[in-house]
Amino acid sequence: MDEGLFCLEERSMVDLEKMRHSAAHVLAQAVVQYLGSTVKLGIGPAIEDGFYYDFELPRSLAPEDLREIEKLMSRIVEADLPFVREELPKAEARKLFAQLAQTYKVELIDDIPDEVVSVYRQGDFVDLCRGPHVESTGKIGAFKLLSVAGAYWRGDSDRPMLQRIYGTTFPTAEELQGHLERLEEAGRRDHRRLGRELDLFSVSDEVGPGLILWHPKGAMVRKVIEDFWRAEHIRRDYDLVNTPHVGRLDLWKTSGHWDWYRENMFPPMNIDDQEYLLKPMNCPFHIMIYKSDLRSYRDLPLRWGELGTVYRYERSGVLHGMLRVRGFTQDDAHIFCQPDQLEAEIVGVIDLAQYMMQTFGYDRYDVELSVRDPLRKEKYVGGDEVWEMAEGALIRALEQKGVPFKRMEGEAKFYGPAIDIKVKDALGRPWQGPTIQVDFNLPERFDMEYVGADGQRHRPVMIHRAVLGALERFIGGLIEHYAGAFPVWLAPVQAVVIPIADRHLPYAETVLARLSEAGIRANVDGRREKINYKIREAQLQKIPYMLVVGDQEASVQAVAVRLRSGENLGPIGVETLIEKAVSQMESRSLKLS
RNA sequence: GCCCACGUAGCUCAGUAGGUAGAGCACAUUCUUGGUAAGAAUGAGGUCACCAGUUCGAUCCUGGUCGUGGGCUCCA
Repeated sequence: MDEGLFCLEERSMVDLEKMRHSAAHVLAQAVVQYLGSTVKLGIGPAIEDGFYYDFELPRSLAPEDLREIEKLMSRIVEADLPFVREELPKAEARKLFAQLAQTYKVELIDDIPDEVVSVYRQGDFVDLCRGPHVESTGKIGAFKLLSVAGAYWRGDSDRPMLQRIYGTTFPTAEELQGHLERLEEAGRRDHRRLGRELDLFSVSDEVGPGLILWHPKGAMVRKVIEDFWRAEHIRRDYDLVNTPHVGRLDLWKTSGHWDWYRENMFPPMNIDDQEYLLKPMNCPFHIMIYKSDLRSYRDLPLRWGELGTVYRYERSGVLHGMLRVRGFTQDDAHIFCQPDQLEAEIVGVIDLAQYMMQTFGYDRYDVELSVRDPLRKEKYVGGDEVWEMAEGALIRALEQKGVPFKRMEGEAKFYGPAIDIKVKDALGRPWQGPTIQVDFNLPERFDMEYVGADGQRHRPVMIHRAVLGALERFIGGLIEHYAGAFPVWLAPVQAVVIPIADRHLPYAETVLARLSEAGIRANVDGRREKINYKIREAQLQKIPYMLVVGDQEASVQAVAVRLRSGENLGPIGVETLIEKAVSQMESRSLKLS
């Protein structure tokens, strides 16, 4: 990239942040004007696409209030009040905000280690703030308030719930408009909306929240992904296993989940005087398979994969379509290996993850390596040597694959270091991608062993890994990534044959028979409707191939092909079309042709 | 779980200052046999989320429950 351009972008990002932060101050001033001096201010930072400000208010806000507050903000912007920075000793600042009865600000001041703090004033409004700000309120561009939401003071659910107003601002009205349009586009891609429109899945009150019903078309997409997943794992020397949905509570006591994960589990059920649990994870079952036999170092590594359905109790407020649910199927696998095999195994998993992400069209991602907090080593199970061995293996594996990564100190779970891949979708939004987690805890708790070349018993290393994560979340994400227009290999219906008149129906059926024989998922739209109507419907269903058949086509064993893109390819021989579609399926092409 | 908003036909939404409701799309029937994004007519379809309360009378007011959405928090 051109360096000058880069600098320019860098600078404008800083400016944008300054402007957004300044807009937050203007919002706060407007809210105080609107609701009076009993308003208590929380914090008001710039965020990725705008800004917010948290308030404790005498009453709750309605959407109409946002319009009034916006008007007041416009007046403040028009008045072009200068932002004036002032530095004062902590004690003095404390007194100032105590006088204003700004208890949250006083709390913030008490937490600032420096002796001098800065405040910014615009007009009669003053706020504790590190800055920087734009010179005056007139420098704030086009803005809009978007929503009101609840937010705990300092994110702590034991502290008061404040009202948060979200807004956004851009240098120009056009850029603001562009952003609002992107939000609309995200809304159009919403998997919940597309899930209904494309008849992929639903959630039923009667069944229960957070439980997904896969309709035939959604189930087909899932089936294709599962087939791909299984085939790819078998190809890479994994073995597949299957384990039940429930198991004895004692198993979860041994694993430790009952102690540290209980709030996320469904309560136990009593069967024949024994407590059973709906499984929140697959690992203990895989471990029991491991322990069903005495293992030799010659058996390792063992790679066992399962599309395992688990149930986790999620608090009602966090459920969201297919993305956050209470029952889901993980593409789980556990690798049991010797310590010196760890690096090679991690390389293999990274390679698999990259291949699968790329196949689904996720070509942008960030990799994070979660390691121990070096200052609090006592929080973690396992000694220094195992952690250093494992961290070293992960780092060497990443380097071997040439993957740039960010080291996240203190982000590791207590039981081992991990690699997390965050993918970006077509709209540049981040999604949780593949995860690779080393575990020193479970092999210990379950007393897992293998017999080494020396005839002695040794502890295996365990790796948990998921590439897709959960099928529900992954497919929900795919729906949004593709905006519902699945590539041919994934499309639940790949082709629809559209006869022009009743007399073309028999020919349409012969075309369908040929397509089905070739493994193409297709149907005939034989309704007594005009083709405009049928095309429109197929188009809305985002079916890749629309095959119109009339007298001309029937006479030469052809179909007139219209692609979902709107491109009309004209008449093509049936066999040629089949070849084309099959080649798209086999190559898992992301581009329709 | 917490804060706020919302819940009317399969879907998207109107509506009633309290007197048991309406549109468009979808669906059914009939007419139309039409060459690349909506042909026409007719019809069927709702315990206005559920449970209490106030009222002569509640879809509308009040309370509760369930669910959904935007957040907080958490995670696959």
